[in-house]
Amino acid sequence: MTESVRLTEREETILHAVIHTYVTTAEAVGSRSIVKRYGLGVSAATVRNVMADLEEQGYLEQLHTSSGRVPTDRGYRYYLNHLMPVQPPSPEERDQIDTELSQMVKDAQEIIRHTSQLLALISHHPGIVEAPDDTNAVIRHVELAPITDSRVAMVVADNYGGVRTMLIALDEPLPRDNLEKLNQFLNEQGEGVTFEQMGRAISRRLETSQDEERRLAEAAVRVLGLMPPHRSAQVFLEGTIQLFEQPEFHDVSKARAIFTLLERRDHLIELLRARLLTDDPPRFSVVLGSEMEPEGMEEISVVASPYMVGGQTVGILGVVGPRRMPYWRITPVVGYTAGSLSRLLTRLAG
Amino acid sequence: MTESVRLTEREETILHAVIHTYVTTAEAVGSRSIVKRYGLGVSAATVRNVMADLEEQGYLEQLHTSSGRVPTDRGYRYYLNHLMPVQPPSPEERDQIDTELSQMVKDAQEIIRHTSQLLALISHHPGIVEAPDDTNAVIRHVELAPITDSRVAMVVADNYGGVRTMLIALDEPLPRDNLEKLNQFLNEQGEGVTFEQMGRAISRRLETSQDEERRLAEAAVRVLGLMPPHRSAQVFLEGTIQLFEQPEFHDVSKARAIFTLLERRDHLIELLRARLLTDDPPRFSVVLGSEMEPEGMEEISVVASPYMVGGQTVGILGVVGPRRMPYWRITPVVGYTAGSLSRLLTRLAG
DNA sequence: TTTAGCACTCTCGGCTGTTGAGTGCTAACT
DNA sequence: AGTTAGCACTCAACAGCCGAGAGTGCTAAA
Repeated sequence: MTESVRLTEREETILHAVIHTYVTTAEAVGSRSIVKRYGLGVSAATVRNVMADLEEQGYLEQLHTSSGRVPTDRGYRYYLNHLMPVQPPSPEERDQIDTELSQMVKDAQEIIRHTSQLLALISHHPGIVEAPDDTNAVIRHVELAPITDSRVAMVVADNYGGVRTMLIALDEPLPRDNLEKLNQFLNEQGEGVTFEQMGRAISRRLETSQDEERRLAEAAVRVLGLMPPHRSAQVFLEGTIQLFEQPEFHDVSKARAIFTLLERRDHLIELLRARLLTDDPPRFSVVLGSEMEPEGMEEISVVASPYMVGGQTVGILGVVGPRRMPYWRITPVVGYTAGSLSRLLTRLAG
Repeated sequence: MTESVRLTEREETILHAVIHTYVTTAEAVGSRSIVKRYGLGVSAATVRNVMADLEEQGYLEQLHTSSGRVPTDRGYRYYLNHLMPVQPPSPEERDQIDTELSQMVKDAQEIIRHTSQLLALISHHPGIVEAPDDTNAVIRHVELAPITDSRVAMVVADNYGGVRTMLIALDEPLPRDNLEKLNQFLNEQGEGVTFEQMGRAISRRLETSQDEERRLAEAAVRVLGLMPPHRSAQVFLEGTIQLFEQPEFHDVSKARAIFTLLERRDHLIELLRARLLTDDPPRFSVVLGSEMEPEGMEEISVVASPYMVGGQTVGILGVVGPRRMPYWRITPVVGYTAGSLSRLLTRLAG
């Protein structure tokens, strides 16, 4: 996508300086302020010339004649690819991540939710975490538990350490030993296959079984179909208030636009999947809004990383914010959190 | 709280008119606009006199000398108590509620979540729903289901139609028949008591049992203690974007304040509980922000109603918005939704 | 190639005058 | 008595104007 042309050393230094000050101050940066702040051995006029060059090449832009420069997406992209220092999170951040994660309740769903809060807390931007993707989750165990005479709970455990339960309503009571039989059958079919495969297996069985047992199996298929739940319920997005801190969203119409965008969090995750998971292996990445398919997200950008259970990629997590984000700080945090979450979930799944 | 003094008929008419136009236009209303819109057989000057009276009595206020009047909280309160027409939701709204509710998945948790979305959809304001309160939920059935050798899922069904599952990790495998035994024991203890009572029952048993079985029971207590989960996870608040539509929140600092407020949704529900559930029977109510304990919510108000399962109040649902809300439209919707949800959950709980 | 100097541009904040909606008061009217 | 028309007055909102400040591009000298 972006050509791999390298800029001259001076151009790089100045691009870096512009991005750094713009990200920290949120104001268009002028030549004078750069020489003041970074005092590279040249004058403001020289810096001006270089900046003009960078603008010509599309790395910077001016909001109006005679005001400071602001990085373009291309500028950010260059920074991300070539200029950003590669570093671990600060000890304090690492500490915070470790302690928060270690004291989490032992339930996959809750861990996911808290991780998004954790990301928000540390990055000061909204955190987003997608729960493990069910479509290729493998069923570890199925259990039908009688609740009342006319209700049975179906408990399904998957290989990600997640457990889901749904109620099945029966038209009439089912004898206990019939239930046992079906239970056994389900586990024969169910272990080690995906939800979908299991649904098909039960359907086949339906053709030969009869009566009450049949009705239960029918219900089981129906429930199984429902289970890999609506993705929107499975994406946790916390800390959206943090966006109000950013001056770019002090304009209400902008704020509103971004909140609308974030409300479709399943959609956002879908876009990230397209970016992250098509590579092999899936990898860490920063996605600028303008690089995403549908228009309208120019203002935002996402630092995202896949996370894994037992060596297999199962979901995505990240931090959402304005384009003007301190990537050098957020990037390490997201990477480290992804690693820690992967370890935690793997341990949990046993 | 509010004295039951009745205003004169003309005062009531004019108060009603002011509130109605203010709610619809969001702008301070003047005497002329009222006579134009409602043409009661008097002149603007007369209306002015009455409005001055109403202001003196605290039902209206002026933002600055010589601009239209705006209702005060006292004015709204009077309107709610005496002036608001009592009416059912419109047929379209009723229809929408019925169809949306009827096609919901048969899972208590999901129903609750969708109900908050439904409220937001119909009222055009954020909808809030508190999941059934677990503290006095009664356990219907407990089932320990083996997942792997070292993991057991504990499934608990309550009398509200809710089913919760949590994983228990074992230090070492537990023989299947031991599990059966414990299962049976749990159900003897567990049926018809609250979570807390059950926890105590198991603890007692612990003293006499030994070895593996003991460890499992210990774990069960631990899990049971965790189960009535963090309230914040149990309050669903959807459609917050809708607030951006309201002109009062076009000011970023106001918008931010209210979003911060809503982020603590567990807290908000707690305040509503204090208002709604102390009455006996708990009843439908509109709560103005200024009537709530801690300062800071003057800008908002909530139309809320308890809902029930099997005749017992189990939770609260409602609509959150600016003080300037079309109560005459929202109130019936909330009431009707509460009724429908109650019926649905009762049916589900069987 | 770099730098100093300078004229120029554009935003932003403050100030001013105007407009319009709406009020309160008074005097006449029913 | 209560109601209404008339009128002077108030105040927010808006537009226009000005000056300050930050920053630029260009040119000519180092």
